Amino acid sequence: MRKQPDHEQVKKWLKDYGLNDILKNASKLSIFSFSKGDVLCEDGEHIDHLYFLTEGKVKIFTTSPEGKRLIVRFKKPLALIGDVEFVQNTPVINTVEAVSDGFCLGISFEDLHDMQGDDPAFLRFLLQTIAQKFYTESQVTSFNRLYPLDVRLSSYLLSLSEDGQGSQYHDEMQAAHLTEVAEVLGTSYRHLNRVIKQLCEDGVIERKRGKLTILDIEALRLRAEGNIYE
Amino acid sequence: MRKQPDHEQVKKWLKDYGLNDILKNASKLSIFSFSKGDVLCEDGEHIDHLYFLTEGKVKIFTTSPEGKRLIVRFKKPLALIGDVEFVQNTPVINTVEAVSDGFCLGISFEDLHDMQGDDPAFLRFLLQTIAQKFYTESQVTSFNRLYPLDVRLSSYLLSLSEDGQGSQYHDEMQAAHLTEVAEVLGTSYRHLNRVIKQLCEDGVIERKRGKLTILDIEALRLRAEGNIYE
DNA sequence: GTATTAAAAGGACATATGTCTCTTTTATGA
DNA sequence: TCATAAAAGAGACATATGTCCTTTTAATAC
Repeated sequence: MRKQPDHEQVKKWLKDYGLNDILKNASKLSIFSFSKGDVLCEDGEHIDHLYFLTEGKVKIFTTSPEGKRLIVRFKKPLALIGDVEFVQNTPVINTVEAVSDGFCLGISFEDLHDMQGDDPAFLRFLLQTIAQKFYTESQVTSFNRLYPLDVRLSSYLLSLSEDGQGSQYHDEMQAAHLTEVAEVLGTSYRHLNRVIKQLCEDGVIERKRGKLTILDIEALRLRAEGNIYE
Repeated sequence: MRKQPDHEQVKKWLKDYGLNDILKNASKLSIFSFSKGDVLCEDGEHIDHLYFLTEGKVKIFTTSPEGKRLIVRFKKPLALIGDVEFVQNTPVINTVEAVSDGFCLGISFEDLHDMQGDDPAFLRFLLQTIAQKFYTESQVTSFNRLYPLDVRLSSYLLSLSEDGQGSQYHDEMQAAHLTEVAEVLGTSYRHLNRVIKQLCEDGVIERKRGKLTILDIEALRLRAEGNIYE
């Protein structure tokens, strides 16, 4: 990420995202820009800034020593990067990579600690954020372990097809290609393909040049066994 | 859980666990007792108390609609039950069941909110707790998805065999029977058995009436591929 | 535009894991 | 101490998923 000169934009972002109640001293904030494909932070490295994603989309994933990737989620504004690391003072847990160009507001852990460490509004905000992450992570974990891929894929497709009202989960799961869908669902591209083919043969969905369309939403609900990504 | 009359014990627990800095008004705390096998709270239900586990051991797990169980972790004092639910105001995520007899200190969300909602020390304590949960959950999730059972079992056995210094993880994973080990590792008892047998045949471990003993810790480390539950 | 790379699609085969069942052993309560 | 249930251990078989490879098609850079 490249540090940008401060400008008016900061105030706008703070206002748009309701951050004025949470961040008392805007002068300590810096703007960082990133381009599609940039790695904002990497598994295991040490960071010393908390970032507020204000524009663009990122994906969060882990990589095993063998190179297998597992996408944990996607994030759009407003999202925090480095919150758990700030609280725990631990190395970065997951790699964060930009899916589009975008911007972050960044503030050093030191400044944050000095200025906001005792601020209940800020601490409650962090609590909400991290509790939400934990909740999501828990749901996904058990769901992934408890059901085979056809159920998970059905559920995944449903979550994207619903209108998104009340479910901030959808944004966090929207993958661009099937290769990414495979990484989101924690399976191989090959196996995803197999299951997609089955759903097509059963007339539940249709596939045309990599795009999936739902043909029979009721049948899809049946397969999802009521387990929809929330 | 059964509510107990207050007594001197409360002060002792508060002191022992360093909770005096965090909980300002001890008079709002109640003692709850539970017996082995009791369900302290159940997936999906609504709770209105935060509990501090002060004595005994509990296991935390999810159950799928089909009845499959996945043990998330075990907990010994001092542990919080209902923290995420307090912050998020959501139904209980995982079922908590007593593995032994024990006690909790409980305080209603309402009292907690009124008295501690603005207290930085308390909020920071909650942050630490939930961030730790999130961190653990993340690690386990990717580990479980990324490696086959022999690697996970090796890693699990190693984590129990090390001396426990610096790793609060061990306590959270200690299962009593192999049936429980299977639920911790997220697999069927049958498959666990198969993998145990393989490790025995390879001379890495030994099994005697349900107890596993490590014979060759280096070989075990090799299989764990350096991925140890921390 | 053309070259190059990435994504899509699927065949063939191997492995990991689950289900069901049965027997034996160990723990536990009346 | 007996009776009953729970846990241990494993065979037979089915299913889920992974790996490797090949062909085709779409996206992207020069």
